[in-house]
Amino acid sequence: MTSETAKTPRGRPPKAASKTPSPAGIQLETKLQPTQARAQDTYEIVLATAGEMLRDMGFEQLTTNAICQRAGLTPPALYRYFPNKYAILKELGDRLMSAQDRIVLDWIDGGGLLGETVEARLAQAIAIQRKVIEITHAFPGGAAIGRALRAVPILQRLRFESRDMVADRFYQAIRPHYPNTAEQRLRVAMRMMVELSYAATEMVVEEPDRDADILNHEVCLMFALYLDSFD
Amino acid sequence: MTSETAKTPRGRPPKAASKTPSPAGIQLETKLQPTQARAQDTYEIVLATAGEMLRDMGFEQLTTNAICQRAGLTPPALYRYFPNKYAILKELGDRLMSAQDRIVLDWIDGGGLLGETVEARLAQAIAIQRKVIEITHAFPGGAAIGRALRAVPILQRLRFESRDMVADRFYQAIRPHYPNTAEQRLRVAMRMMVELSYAATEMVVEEPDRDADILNHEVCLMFALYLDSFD
DNA sequence: TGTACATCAGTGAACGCGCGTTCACTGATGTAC
DNA sequence: TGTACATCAGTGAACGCGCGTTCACTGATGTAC
Repeated sequence: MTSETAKTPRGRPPKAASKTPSPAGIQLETKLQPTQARAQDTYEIVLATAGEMLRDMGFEQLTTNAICQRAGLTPPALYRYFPNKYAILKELGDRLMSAQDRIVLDWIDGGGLLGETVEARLAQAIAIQRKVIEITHAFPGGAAIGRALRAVPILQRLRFESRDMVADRFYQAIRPHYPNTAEQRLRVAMRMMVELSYAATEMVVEEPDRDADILNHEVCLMFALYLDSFD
Repeated sequence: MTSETAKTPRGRPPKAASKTPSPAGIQLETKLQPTQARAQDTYEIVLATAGEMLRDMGFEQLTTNAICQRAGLTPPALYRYFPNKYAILKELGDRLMSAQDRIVLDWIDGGGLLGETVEARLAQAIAIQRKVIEITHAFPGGAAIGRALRAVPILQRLRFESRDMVADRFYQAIRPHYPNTAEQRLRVAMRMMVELSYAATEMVVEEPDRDADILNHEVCLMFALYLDSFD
């Protein structure tokens, strides 16, 4: 009469997306996706709480028990959805990066990269940087998520994939306008700009407000001037 | 007949530099400095092993027991010199950053920043970036140290202090050459350049060799062009 | 140069704590009729 | 619209492991005479 069928591993509901585990053997995928509203809330509270704690004390000090305590949950509630804290960070990272990527890709599609003059490119760059910064600021965990992704080897790939995807789109958009620049150089340049704009965003998010605008302006100016060096 | 005097805390030799503990109450200073050659070796082996492990598995997975095992020591030997793993990372960070700072400051003093043309500044920038990259590459832990310092809140200050000190020296050196640029803008610009050159270094260190030189060239070109925007 | 003693350096073994995780269960929600 | 049942969601309590850390000790090195 038990619902357990022969080979199903105990306590591992078959609904979960069971991707191949990471090299280190750590499961990064979430388990159940919540269906009821109450469960959806729990899922979101875990993520939001983990994000805040990440900002306050870093990934290394973040524990599942502590998340539960602060979120007002018991551990089994968390483990219903996340197999471990790496999966939580992965979900936070996926969400933050895809939110950022989305507006950046829209910006590219809207011709953001293709200003004719330095001034035009500067204005465009400042606009998109502001949006990215705003998103990062509002996101629970903010810049701490990026730092954690960098520092945890099994999660580094995530950041690289997002970065390289965006860099490739930069390349595709800009390629026709600089027909005399070698592909390799142009590709490396785009990758570098994307990576450094992440670094700049993290820097701005933690900067005193007084300097944030100047900082943003200077970074964008630097990029705008740099693009002039291609032909 | 015991050597213990009234108020000395047990097992805490008075030789240690007993700075004020960090906000979180975690002691970051090393305890004893080794005097004998054998002890010096132990001290260095702990650091080198911790650096390698940091690169392989990140700070979060780094444990004192694991360091000892890999280094062929027992825990009390490690605890003789380091109160905890944060102190180990701090020492690694201090060493790496001061090695980098030293050559950068020498470069500034030698006029590295003050090339008259873009070409001259580019050549100078490439030269110093190459040296910094080489140092980082050769250092046990390499770029992983920087990432760990970023991700561990109680150690962030270290990085900022080093960065801001270098940025200030940049500012002092460059100030007379751009008399019409506002102080705040110039200071923010220098801080930004230093921070982004760290990010670039970390990127290059992990880049396939094929692209490393191009990447380095592009970053330096970008900085060189950017300096032209000041007057 | 040799011996005695003080100090430095490292070991073997264990500790308590809290971390990740799970078990057997209760309560809440959805659904068939 | 109400009841019975299935499923979803979360709890209370505990587990084993390994982490950071320490104790009492042995062995190595340095030094005074």
